[in-house]
Amino acid sequence: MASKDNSVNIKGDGAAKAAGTYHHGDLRAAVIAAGLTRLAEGDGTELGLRALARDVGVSATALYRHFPDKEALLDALADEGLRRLGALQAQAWLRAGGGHAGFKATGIAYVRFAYDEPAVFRLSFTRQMSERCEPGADGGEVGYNLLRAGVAQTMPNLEDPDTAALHAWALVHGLAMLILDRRIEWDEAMVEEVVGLTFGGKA
Amino acid sequence: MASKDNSVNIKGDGAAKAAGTYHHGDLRAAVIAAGLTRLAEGDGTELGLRALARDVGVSATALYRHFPDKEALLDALADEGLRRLGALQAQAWLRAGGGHAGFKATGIAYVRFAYDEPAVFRLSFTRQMSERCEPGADGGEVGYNLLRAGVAQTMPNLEDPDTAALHAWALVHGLAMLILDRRIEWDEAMVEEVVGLTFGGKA
DNA sequence: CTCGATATGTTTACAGTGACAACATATGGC
DNA sequence: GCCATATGTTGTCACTGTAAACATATCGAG
Repeated sequence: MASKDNSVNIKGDGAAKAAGTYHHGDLRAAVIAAGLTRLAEGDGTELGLRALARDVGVSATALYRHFPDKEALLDALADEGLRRLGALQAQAWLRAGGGHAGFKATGIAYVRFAYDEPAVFRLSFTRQMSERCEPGADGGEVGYNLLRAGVAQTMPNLEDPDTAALHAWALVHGLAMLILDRRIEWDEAMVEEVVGLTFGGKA
Repeated sequence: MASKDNSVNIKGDGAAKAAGTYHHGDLRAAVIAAGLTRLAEGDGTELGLRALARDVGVSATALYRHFPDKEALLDALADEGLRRLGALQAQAWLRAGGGHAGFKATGIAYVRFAYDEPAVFRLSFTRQMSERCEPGADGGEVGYNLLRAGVAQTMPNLEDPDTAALHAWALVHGLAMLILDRRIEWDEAMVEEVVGLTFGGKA
């Protein structure tokens, strides 16, 4: 049919057509990549299975060979989003050299990620976890570990580090969500200031 | 046809069949009430126009006489949700007698509302404001005024009250969202402790 | 190398959705 | 009493997620 070769393939490259091992190479990866791209482009249109499949050059129902249903696909996208967020936070932590500055940097990276990729961020956190996927294999591990490490390193002599960690997380998460939902305007200086109030303003 | 009288009317009472002024009485109000009820019952099923119309005892397309489209209907529901949240916060503020304790109470009420009515809370904040409805006529006014008043009264000599207000709002909002999305467990004592860190723990 | 088993992709079809147009009916002012 | 108008209904359309039946490529065993 040759309909596979001249597929439009506007997006969804990166992990697509990985030589000729299987029909497509590695669908699933390609679908996830295409999904993230589509989310990143921010067209408010809910990504539908048909559109996604067309992006990847495959017919709609093919996706069901790799995901039991749409929810599972979204779960996979959400997980990948969390992984990216964690990576950005780790990068920010390292670039700032750890310590107070590093901890604060991870917080700002959190909010910036939400601002840069609103759809991905919302999707990543809106999927209520568990119920569908049992604990473990969570893409948010990196971020969570960074949070714990940051608290431990920044305020070592604290009676309740859990409370402090939760406080920090809730702060940046709320900031991110409020910006995302247009409750407040994005403003880098403002974010730094607010985050600094909790994440160690003196550093 | 008498199909209107024997409508199931499981939910959606409260403002329904308000005597015989018009066909239904006051649809719109009835629809909003039914929608909130359906959201409150927490059945994860996205509320559809047909189901909502059936709840109220009316045929699906009748809703289009009162809302231009589904989005507008959801906007109305969101607005009503914000109004209720504001009312609960005001009540909490009064019950605690204002001041530090009152301010903290409004914060806790915020999180508790999200926990009690997750669907309504999420809907209320997920609708990105403006774009669709111009500023003004916002159901969140009460809550916002409480926030400003609380900050002003609790920490009067502050260089930047805006930052403090944002800090407080982001904290409770993030806490609410994290609980809603099952990132953290609901725990009244924990909420009080975390909120206390920012809202005046000494009071 | 041939051949079946299996994994992957396609076609067709179906129920459900939001939305529109045309039609029906009650309300209220003149 | 009568008509303009607000409200509610029926029928229909494009679209969506998804399942069943069918087609094809890949790989291991003989």
